[in-house]
Amino acid sequence: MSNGITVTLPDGKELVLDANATVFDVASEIGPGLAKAALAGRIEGELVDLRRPLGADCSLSIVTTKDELGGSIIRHSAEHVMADAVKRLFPSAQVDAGRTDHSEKFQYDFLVDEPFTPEDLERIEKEMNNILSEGAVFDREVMTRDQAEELFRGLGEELKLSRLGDIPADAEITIFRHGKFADLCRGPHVHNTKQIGAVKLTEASGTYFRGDENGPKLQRIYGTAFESKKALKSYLARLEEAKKRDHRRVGQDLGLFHMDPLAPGSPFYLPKGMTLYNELVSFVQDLYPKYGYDEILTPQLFRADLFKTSGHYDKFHDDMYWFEGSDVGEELGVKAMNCPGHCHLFSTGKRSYRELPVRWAEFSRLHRNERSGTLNGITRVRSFAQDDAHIYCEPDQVAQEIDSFFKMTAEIYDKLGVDGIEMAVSTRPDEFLGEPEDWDVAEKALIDAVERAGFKCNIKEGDAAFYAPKVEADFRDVLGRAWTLATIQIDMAMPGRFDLRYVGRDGELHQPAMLHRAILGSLERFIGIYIEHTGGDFPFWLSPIQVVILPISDRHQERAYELKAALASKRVRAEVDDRSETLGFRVREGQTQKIPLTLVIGDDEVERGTVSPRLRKSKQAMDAMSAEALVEALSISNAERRKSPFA
RNA sequence: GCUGGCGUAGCUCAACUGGUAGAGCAUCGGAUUUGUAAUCCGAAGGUUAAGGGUUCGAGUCCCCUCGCCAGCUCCA
Repeated sequence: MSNGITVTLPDGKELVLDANATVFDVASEIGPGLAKAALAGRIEGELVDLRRPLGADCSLSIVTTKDELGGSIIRHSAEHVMADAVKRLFPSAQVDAGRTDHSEKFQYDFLVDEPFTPEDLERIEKEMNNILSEGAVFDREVMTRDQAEELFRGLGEELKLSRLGDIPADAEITIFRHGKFADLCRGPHVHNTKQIGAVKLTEASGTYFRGDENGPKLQRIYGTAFESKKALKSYLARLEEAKKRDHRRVGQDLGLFHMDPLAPGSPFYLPKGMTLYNELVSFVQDLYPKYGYDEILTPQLFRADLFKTSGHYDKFHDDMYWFEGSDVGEELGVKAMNCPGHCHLFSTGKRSYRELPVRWAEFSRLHRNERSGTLNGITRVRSFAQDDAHIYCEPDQVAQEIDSFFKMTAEIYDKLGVDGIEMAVSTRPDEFLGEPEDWDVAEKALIDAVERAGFKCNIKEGDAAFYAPKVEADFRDVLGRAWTLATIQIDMAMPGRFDLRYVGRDGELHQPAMLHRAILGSLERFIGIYIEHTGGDFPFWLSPIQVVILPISDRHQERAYELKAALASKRVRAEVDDRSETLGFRVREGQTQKIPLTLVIGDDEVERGTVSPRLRKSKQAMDAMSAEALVEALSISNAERRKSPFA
């Protein structure tokens, strides 16, 4: 007996429909426009495809092409279409799995005899467009494991059979089909391939089955798709825009740093880049007293014994640079991290609970032998420095130390205008040191601290290092890649390995808790990401050159250099551009070099002792002000690290 | 490290199927002395990443090394 069911819509409205009504029926009921735009539905929050019967009373929202989620569904469906196209053109290809995150792109891995060439991609894209115009309907099918096995065995899809084995015994097995193509998939998918408005294949690369270097080599194809050609076009335009902000390009255009084949992965900082670097370091240094840090400096080279004690000699050996010292048999390692040296230093004195927490910060340059393929501009390098510090404290002081760390992080990111940070807590991996209970406590402490600090908190299951749960600040760049900036880790191993002790209030020896932490992370990486974040339009206080002074003609040069000297005496970084070029040319140069302030000096300014500053990106000069007032204002902006030259 | 792509002047890029390596910007010299996004004239600049091979002839085809880029893996 089929009675009507009641569907509650997001706006609170209720619809009564036939019991076997589907999501699509609801959309149609609401209006033909919605029915056309509808891609999927959410029943009680669960994402389902359009043809799913509702079954019972429920709350329902319709996902359309306009939703962010709608885009993901379109790309997911385009992914299947790509696999279909590949199978049509390369019948012997075996299909592995697609992508889980479709927020930007889609991908599939294939087992094929030959890698795909750019021409292959063009053919595949063309075939995809053929499939789209065929307008096939996506069907969802629930199968038993046996049926699914039979299906993929019949198709010769060995990889799929292996993937099928990953699905837990009690989970429902669903297959999505369109036309002749079928794949193991949770869905949901668009109703009809015609709802995929535009597709583009972006690149191909090699990969491994299950990411295992010893396993079969697969070929991966990446692409993206949108509801319309227009949306695809604006996405591609955005990528073009992002390319213009690429830190490698901006770094070169603004004369910040130089990368050279003679030192792969190791930046040469040019004077302007060095200014940026130094300003960032001073910024962090200036906060150290407030947060109770002391800065130290430890050696660059250590005898191997140090790293044997820390465990890096075994665990990190290939990532470090080793060589023989001048003494026979003396093996030296170039330091790749500060923690072993800090731990050793801590162990050299008798420590009292009274001096804890000890917070030691160090900006030393570190060297890691990164694998060549991982290098990337200055965001992934072999030579770098971190705003690194290690905290040794009593175990019951850990929580407040973490809170203080987040406060400092928030203060720094706020000043730099870095937003959109997501924190991720990594939990213990399969193999770990210490007791599970201790890990649980530590992980919980981190999660609580992240939430108290007001950051969004994600969990990365099993992603921690073997010795420590950690929190990472993930920053997404313009291309959607995630980069780790800040990190804090509770070390469960090093205090023991170095046999660290302090005398407690009770007169007994105790082992201190140890934290590793960095806020900017690697300065190299931070600078790279920050360049892309700002497009090179740095805040006033960070700009390598803050003011460019342009004398109109030779007779104004003297005044220009006077001004420069006056600014320099207040630590404002100014340059005079008195080249024999037109004023327009030099103004343009100041703009393209992203200099915050341009001062043109002509007869009026010389006579009256004034300046008429022109702000970066502004079409015209501001009202005239006295030179003294300018120097004073800029000096204050620097002292307060202001974003703009004038408050 | 792996898979794929790429490497021409300081930078951005040309050079048809193998047939004398070019341009713009930057640089240097000269002229111009400018009022808020590109003044004019001239000069110089390259063993086409390095090495080897095929060919009458290689920037172009082949091999190898190095580097860069995208992705994988790893990671700050």
